Amino acid sequence: MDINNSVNLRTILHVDMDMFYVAVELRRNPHLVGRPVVVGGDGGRGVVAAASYEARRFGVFSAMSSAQAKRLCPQAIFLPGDHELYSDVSREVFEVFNEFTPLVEGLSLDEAFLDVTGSLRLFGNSVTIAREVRRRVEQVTQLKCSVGIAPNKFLAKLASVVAKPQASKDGVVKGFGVYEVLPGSELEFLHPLAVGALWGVGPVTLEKLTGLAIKTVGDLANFDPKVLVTVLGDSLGRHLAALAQGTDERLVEPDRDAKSIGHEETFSNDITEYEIAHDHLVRLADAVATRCRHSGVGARTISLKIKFADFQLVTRAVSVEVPVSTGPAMIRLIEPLLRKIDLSNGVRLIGISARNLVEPDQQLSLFDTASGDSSANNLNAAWSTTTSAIDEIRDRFGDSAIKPASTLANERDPNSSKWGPSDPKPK
DNA sequence: TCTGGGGTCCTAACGCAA
DNA sequence: TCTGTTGCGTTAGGACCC
Repeated sequence: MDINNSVNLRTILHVDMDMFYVAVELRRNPHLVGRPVVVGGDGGRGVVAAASYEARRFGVFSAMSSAQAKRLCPQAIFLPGDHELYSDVSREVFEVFNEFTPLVEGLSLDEAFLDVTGSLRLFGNSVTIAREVRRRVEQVTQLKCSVGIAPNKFLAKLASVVAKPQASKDGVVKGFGVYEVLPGSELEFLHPLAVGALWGVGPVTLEKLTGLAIKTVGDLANFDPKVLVTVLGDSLGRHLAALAQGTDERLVEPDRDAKSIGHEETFSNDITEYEIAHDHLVRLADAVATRCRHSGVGARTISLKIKFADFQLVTRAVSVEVPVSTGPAMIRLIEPLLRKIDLSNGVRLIGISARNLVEPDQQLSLFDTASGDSSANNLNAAWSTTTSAIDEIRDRFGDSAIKPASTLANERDPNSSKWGPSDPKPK
């Protein structure tokens, strides 16, 4: 194991940008500083992506419907959001993080864990490093961030919440900027907190815990873990029981590969016609396919998501052996599934996502086997073909390549299975 | 005018073959 | 030939996060 990333005696920073999207907007519109600003869709079905502390004073917060935000704070200035710009600024911020340690795990555009255990000798103690991270981020981007320090990830994340500025009715209370949970004081910090503050406790789990009279993390820590497992399931039950004891051995994992790439869209008016749904799906599939090719991956599973007017959600998925990375190929796979769904009651949202992503060299070998040409150009040509990639796959590999994976999964390789098809079955 | 869009992870149910 | 068991991969759905 990497000595810098061992679970013992670690120093983990959780760095969180302060109202990131809004802060980026204020940087290019300085005249809005000090005013209630909301980033998010202000159409009929939009929601708040981020709100300035001035807007939060009126009770506006992320994920609230824009309509409600407008009712609470009619004077708020709504901005549509500019994801490309936020991504660019995020890259600058992460470059600063990398000045301090290579062990940087991004959680989103605006927050990351940094394992600085191995950097202490070089840069000084944890608080010195945290202050320096804040100074450098502000120097490079003119944006502020808050830093939590702790011996593990989840405590560091909770600590960064304490470090952040807070909006109250009377105004914005300046945060500490840096807050450290010292080794040995974990439980003193943790146990008074509301159990809902724990990472992984959402509305559903919170209600279950409330039903067990568990209100604080301390209550949770004193509760029988066996009962927790019964009520919450094995994985979540054990996980929360460990967190309540201040234990979190998850490592900071840099360069985690994306597990899926998807796009979805909520329509301003519900759709009832198949043809219109199909057209939207083609557009979304094209966007997903483009991103797959940019990332150099193909998808072995394509999934379809439909949210109906009454908010009922269904998902359908299909898997194939040969990964696909063109829009037409994805559409050919997903179209039969869409056709089986009754759209007559109105569709509010359509989404498509590419999963089971396969690395380029694995794809190359698949194409290589068929064409005898292993050059990357040949692979790219196969990808960018404007004709249906499914047809191409069928031509090259035969019908078996586009059989549903549930069938393929059971067609075991006779050489790798214990009993090959020609061998006698076990008694 | 209630409820976005990008994800990750987990679990139960199921089909199939050995 | 039939049945039960086991293991594996897929599918569908749910909870959660920012």
